[in-house]
Amino acid sequence: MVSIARDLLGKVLVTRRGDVLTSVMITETEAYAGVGDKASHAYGGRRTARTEVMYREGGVCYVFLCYGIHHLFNVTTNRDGVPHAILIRAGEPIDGVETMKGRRGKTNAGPTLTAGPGALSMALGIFTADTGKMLTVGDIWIEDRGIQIDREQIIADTRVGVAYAGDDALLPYRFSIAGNRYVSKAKGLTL
DNA sequence: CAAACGATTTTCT
DNA sequence: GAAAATCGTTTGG
Repeated sequence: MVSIARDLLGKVLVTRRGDVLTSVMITETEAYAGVGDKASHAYGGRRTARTEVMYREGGVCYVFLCYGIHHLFNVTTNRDGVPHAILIRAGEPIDGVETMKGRRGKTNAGPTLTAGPGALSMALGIFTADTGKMLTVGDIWIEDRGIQIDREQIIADTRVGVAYAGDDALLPYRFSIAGNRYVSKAKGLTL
């Protein structure tokens, strides 16, 4: 369900690594809606060792490596056997900001810390080893801290970096919070 | 078994 | 603004 991507805005994504908690409020998401979505790894019902996780029930982490460098964090959102997932693209730092700066090799905070899927995963300490973990029992989870996002504050836009998907690249499956600085621009983010 | 590519970010010109 | 970095997964021989 694409609507879940919208619901995730304003929720809090938390990771625990040892004693250290880090968390961000989700500010940007993208939906990858199953076998009919050319941008999805599961397009056409493809099932490989990597995408197998997408076919699992909702609430499972799907983390994969992109460009050999970046870990992208997704959550499955459907029933067992239906490969829907939502990519968490960006978040606003809440807890463990110092830790996140350290992981990112930065000394100053700023939007580049967690704005962007690869950057977000690195800041939270998420790696491909976390793929397949349940959000309900692991050291990665999503909380509802009662943050309300007005419908008018939600921007629906086309997804990023999926031009190869043809017509499906035009679908408004990307959701972000209007006016939030911690939203990826996905092109030339330099500070 | 070998080759190409990507749901990105950073760095250099 | 353009190009490099970098490796697991996927596809072709």
